[in-house]
Amino acid sequence: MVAVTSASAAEQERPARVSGIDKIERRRVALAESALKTLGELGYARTSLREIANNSEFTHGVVHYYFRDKIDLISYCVRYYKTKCARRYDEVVETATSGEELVTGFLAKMTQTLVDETPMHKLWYDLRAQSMFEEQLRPDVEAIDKLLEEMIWRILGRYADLTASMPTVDAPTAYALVDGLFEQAVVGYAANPDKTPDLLTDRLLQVLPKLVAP
Amino acid sequence: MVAVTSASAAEQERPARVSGIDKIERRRVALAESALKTLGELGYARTSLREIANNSEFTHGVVHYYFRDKIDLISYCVRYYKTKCARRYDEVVETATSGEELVTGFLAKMTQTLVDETPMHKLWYDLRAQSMFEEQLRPDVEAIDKLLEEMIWRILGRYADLTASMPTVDAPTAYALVDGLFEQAVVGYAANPDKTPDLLTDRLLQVLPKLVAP
DNA sequence: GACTTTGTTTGACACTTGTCAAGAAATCTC
DNA sequence: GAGATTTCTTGACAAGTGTCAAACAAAGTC
Repeated sequence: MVAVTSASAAEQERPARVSGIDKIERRRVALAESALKTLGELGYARTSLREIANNSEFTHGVVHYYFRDKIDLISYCVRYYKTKCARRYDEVVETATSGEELVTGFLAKMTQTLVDETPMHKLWYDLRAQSMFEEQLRPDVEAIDKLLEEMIWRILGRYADLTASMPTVDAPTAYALVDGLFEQAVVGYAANPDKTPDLLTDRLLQVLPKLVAP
Repeated sequence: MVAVTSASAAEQERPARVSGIDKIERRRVALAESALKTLGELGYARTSLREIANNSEFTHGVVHYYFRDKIDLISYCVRYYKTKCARRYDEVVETATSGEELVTGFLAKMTQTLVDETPMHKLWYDLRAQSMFEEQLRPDVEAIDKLLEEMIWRILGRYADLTASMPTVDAPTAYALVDGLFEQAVVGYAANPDKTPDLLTDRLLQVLPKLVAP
């Protein structure tokens, strides 16, 4: 949690007590989690600070007390979110003892997060699109994109190891391919929640073997 | 142009003269083109009807005269846009006489539209993200996605023909892969306009050969 | 040329938005 | 427990939003 910092935090030149700054951080996290819930449901465009406050246990004044402005809050949310999302497959990568096991575990985790955390993924693709128009979001989005790319690259590297082969595409390419499939699934999930996870699995199974070669 | 219809158009039960309804359609198109320009620059969230009107030769009242409401306008814009975008590679597909020629032409056209029509592509990815939150956009977005999928599938099919091979992935998968790479390029173009086109070309060259096999 | 229809302008409405500030309440310090 | 500090509530603000309607202009109809 402490890894996430805010522009407002920089203004706390005197963190009188450790318990004090810690409490501030706790509030920020609570607000961010509440905000993320609202953002995931409504999307960036339709989410106002008041809406975030209403869906939380705080009033809209508190939001502005802990965050300089809207962008500061959103930015903090994004950074808070990223710390949770990019390590999703680490366990699978570490424990898998065969290529097939890795693929199975990877697909299971991916379809699971598709179903369980749909709002978060919708929000991520929304924010990434917004970052094309709102420069202030770009650094955070780029950082997350990089984390996700590395995540995919770790998986593919391990997959190559286990199958005694080598990746046949570079890291950005591998990420773009997998991400394209996943985004398609996230967008399609709204219209077809039943079939989408299986379709995603099927399509990843078509693609993954092509990304490595002896 | 006539293919694009609007909810407001349905209310015109009496199209007195052909020249009349045609003029209406012309106004709608003019407004849509102006709106698309603004939308491409500002994105969906930050574009208001007044902003659209200000960037056009009309007043904000006219917008509401020709379109029932904001969604009606946006929806019309999206449908108008789609008629232009999905046939971009048709000529290349038809005239290419070898796999290499097809790939070269395809890559040239794709990097060209990436550079020349960046705002339109940014808007498209923005709108697709918005459609996850705004149900009314979903049908139009789905329709365009389907068109684009078919477009990619035509290219891949022709590529397979010319190289005496068969596609090794199905149409939705092929589209998701290529689209993932293209979206990555669109997002990255803002930060790095110089290198992005070449990177996209490079990555597509890594991938395309893997999508067919004898 | 009067009259109806069609198109456009203008201004207003109700509402939401982000931001802020003044003061109440809670907490901490001594 | 008094005083100082932090935290929170409340209400207000200016600006912007989508929507609409009444007045005005243009064009077509007889």
